[in-house]
Amino acid sequence: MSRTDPRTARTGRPRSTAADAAILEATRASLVDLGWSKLTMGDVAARAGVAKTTLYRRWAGKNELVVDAVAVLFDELELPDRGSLAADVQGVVLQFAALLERPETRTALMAVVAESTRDDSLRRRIRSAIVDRQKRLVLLGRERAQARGELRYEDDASAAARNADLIFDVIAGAVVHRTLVSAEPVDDAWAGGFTTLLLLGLAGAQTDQAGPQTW
Amino acid sequence: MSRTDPRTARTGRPRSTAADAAILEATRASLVDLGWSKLTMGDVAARAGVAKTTLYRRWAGKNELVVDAVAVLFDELELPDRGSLAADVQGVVLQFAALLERPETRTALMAVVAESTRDDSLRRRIRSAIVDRQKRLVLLGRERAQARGELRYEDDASAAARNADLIFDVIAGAVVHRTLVSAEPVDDAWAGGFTTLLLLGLAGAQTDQAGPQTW
Amino acid sequence: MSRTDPRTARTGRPRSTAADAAILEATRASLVDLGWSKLTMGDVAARAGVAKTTLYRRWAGKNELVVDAVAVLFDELELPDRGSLAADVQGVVLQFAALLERPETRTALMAVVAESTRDDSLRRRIRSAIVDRQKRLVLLGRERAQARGELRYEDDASAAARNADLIFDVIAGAVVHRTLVSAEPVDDAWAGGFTTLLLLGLAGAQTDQAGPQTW
Amino acid sequence: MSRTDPRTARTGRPRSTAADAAILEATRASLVDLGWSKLTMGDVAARAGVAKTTLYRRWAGKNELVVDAVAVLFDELELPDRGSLAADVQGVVLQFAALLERPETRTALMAVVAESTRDDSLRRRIRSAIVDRQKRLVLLGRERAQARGELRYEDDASAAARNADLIFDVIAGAVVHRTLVSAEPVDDAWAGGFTTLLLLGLAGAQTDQAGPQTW
DNA sequence: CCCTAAGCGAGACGGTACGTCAGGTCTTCGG
DNA sequence: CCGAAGACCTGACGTACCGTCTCGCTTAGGG
Repeated sequence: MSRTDPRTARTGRPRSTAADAAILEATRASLVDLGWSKLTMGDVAARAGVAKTTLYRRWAGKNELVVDAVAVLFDELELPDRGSLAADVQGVVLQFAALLERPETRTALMAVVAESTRDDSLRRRIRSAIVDRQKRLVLLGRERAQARGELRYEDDASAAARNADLIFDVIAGAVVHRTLVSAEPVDDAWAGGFTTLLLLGLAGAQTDQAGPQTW
Repeated sequence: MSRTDPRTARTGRPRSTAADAAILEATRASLVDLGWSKLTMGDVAARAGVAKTTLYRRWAGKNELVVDAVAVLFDELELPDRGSLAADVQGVVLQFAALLERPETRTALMAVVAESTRDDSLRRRIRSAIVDRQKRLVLLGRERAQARGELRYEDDASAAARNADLIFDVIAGAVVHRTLVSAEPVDDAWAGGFTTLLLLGLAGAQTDQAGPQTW
Repeated sequence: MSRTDPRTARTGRPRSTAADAAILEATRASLVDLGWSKLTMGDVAARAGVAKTTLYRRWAGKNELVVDAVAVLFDELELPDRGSLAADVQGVVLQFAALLERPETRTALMAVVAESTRDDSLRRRIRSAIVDRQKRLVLLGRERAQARGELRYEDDASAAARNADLIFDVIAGAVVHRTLVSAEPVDDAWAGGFTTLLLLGLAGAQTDQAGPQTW
Repeated sequence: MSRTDPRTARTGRPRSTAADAAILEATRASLVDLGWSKLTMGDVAARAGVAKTTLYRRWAGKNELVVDAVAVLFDELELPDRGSLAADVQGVVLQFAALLERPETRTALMAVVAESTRDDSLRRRIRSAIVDRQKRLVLLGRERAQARGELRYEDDASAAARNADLIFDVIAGAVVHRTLVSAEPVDDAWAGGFTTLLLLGLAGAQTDQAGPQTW
């Protein structure tokens, strides 16, 4: 049996897998040192010990490269079970804020979003590589709260999805705005205040109902 | 009385005030046509019928120029009195979203915020020219609601300020995130849902109290 | 009788005569410090404590200004009577070489000549302000030699003029070439060798004649 | 035997040899059309169909480029054997004058010499690329005259070298001065008069000697 | 004794060229 | 076919001077 699928069998020298990792690592290092606007493909290539051609063979340009380089950082976000919905939300808010304080994330996130406003393929790449992947946190938090009995199950799937999207935009938006635009720290006090506001908003929508509220 | 203030008395040819307006207008036009990353100082100068040196004499670079060019657009935001706090909030959310749908704002806002993460003076410029100026809307909304009796007066000035900041980050953050990151439309339904969430959150914080809640 | 010729009578504030001197002096200083190619009108104006407009009111540009600034230096050349034609020639050769060693002359002379190859009015200005004025030295030398009996009088005025031009080109050309192109020093030995060559050449033209040769 | 010298073995794309020729040709064309002072690197690059960076990769600046561009023209000078020293000298004088009448040479030669007065490396480049190469004409002329018996052989090598330098400065200087400074034509009459003066000067130095003179 | 016209310092103005830098492509050699 | 190296074209950068143009102010001479 052949080692390679004949359809994908390639003749000639195969691509170095080590190069990919080195390039993404170099990209993050360059973001830290230089920031988005001063990062250059040449610098990344030099840091990675790789030729510029190798970069362009794998990524279309700076935007795509940076998206991939920072996307992995967002996957580090977790939702540790702290026992209550409020604690879980506050925990993820603090984690997210900490991620946005890292220099490579700070400088890259807004930049690629800005670029994506004029580049649909980039926008799709950001959504699939970063944004949509983190909605799992909202969904997971809801499931946990439902399992704990803090939340009822919503029967209307479409309403549930809309609700999750809204919550995601509110949480992510507020933290991003606080961190990058207002440039104020997200400390326990702010995270607590914000979490309270959010959960009361969700709860209040159903105070006239029996039982726990839905999302 | 002297015609010229000795402190501002200037020798030499005075700067053309017409040029300033032409340059800012040209900058917005270039943002619409080319977007942030393709906008060049040379193109702006050409559109404005002005020499590149004239731009650099007045602005340190592309970042500063664009901040000033879009800042004025944010000043167009108003808080029309719609009779209730909920209607006022929803109105301003829709207005803000409409502003962010304009191509010059879309492409510029995130870009300058991204740059500001590595440039303190730019961050200060953004805050003073754009962000802080719009907090007036939050303050004005609160005053109106207080006048209507929808809200109590908060005695603790510092808590009131913190509250206003939080509300501002939540509103602005959610709308920006929905519009630019999630790239979904802000329609009446979304604005309504978001407004409900926000006001219930604020209200819920005090359901055990007599009388209306405070901000 | 009017103090001013009505044709040249000027109303308004007269030009500052002090400015002219200051500008020419500043031009020479700038030539010394910066050299021809780095000299700028702005720098000259600043050194002279004068506005750029004042320069342009009096000279058409850098070329004309520099010609006037260095022309006066050439007028310092003299033909001290050393008792013999050979000594006189050698003396003026050394004097001329010394002038060409001065940094302001070195850098300016070839430059304006180069410019003059594409600018007839500049060429005329150089000729009238510098070149033709120094032909007096050749004519004076001939007269002295004739008075001493070292040379006969040439009856053919046109031949005499041609001869003076040739001698002028040979002397000036050789010294300039030695100094600026070959970049070798003009010392007593070289000046002596050159003078010998020149005078023998002139003398040889008439060795078959009775009496001294003519120019 | 290895195809490439390990010392000169180069990795990467080799420089285009065609570009060099195109650039020098374009430089001469630009000199003809625009003259030294209006020639720009950008114009040369455009004429050569080459990027500005390619020029700067090979030459430090306008001065160096122009020296190389005109140097080759000087190599066209020859010393055709016309049968006598006088005829040879007159021939080369006319040839040299014709070269200096060409617009690219007129405008460039004095300009680079002027620049060289403040730039030692440029001066060395001019000497090695232009000046010293043409001394061959003086040496060749002397050899021919010696072979014909018109001149004796000089035993003192150092005196011979000094003499050749003097003759070179006189010939080159006189022709340059006549052509570019006095801006008068070098016709047969002038060339004849100058040649006579020069050769009589050389001859006269030895009229008291038996046999032909030396240089 | 003012009036008027030009000169003046200052500095902004529209331009042109500079020399550099980054982007993205192409060409060579070697693995 | 991949990869390193580096030359290549393109186009923008931000700066330096150019020569011109307002400004407000000064400085004469002529009425």
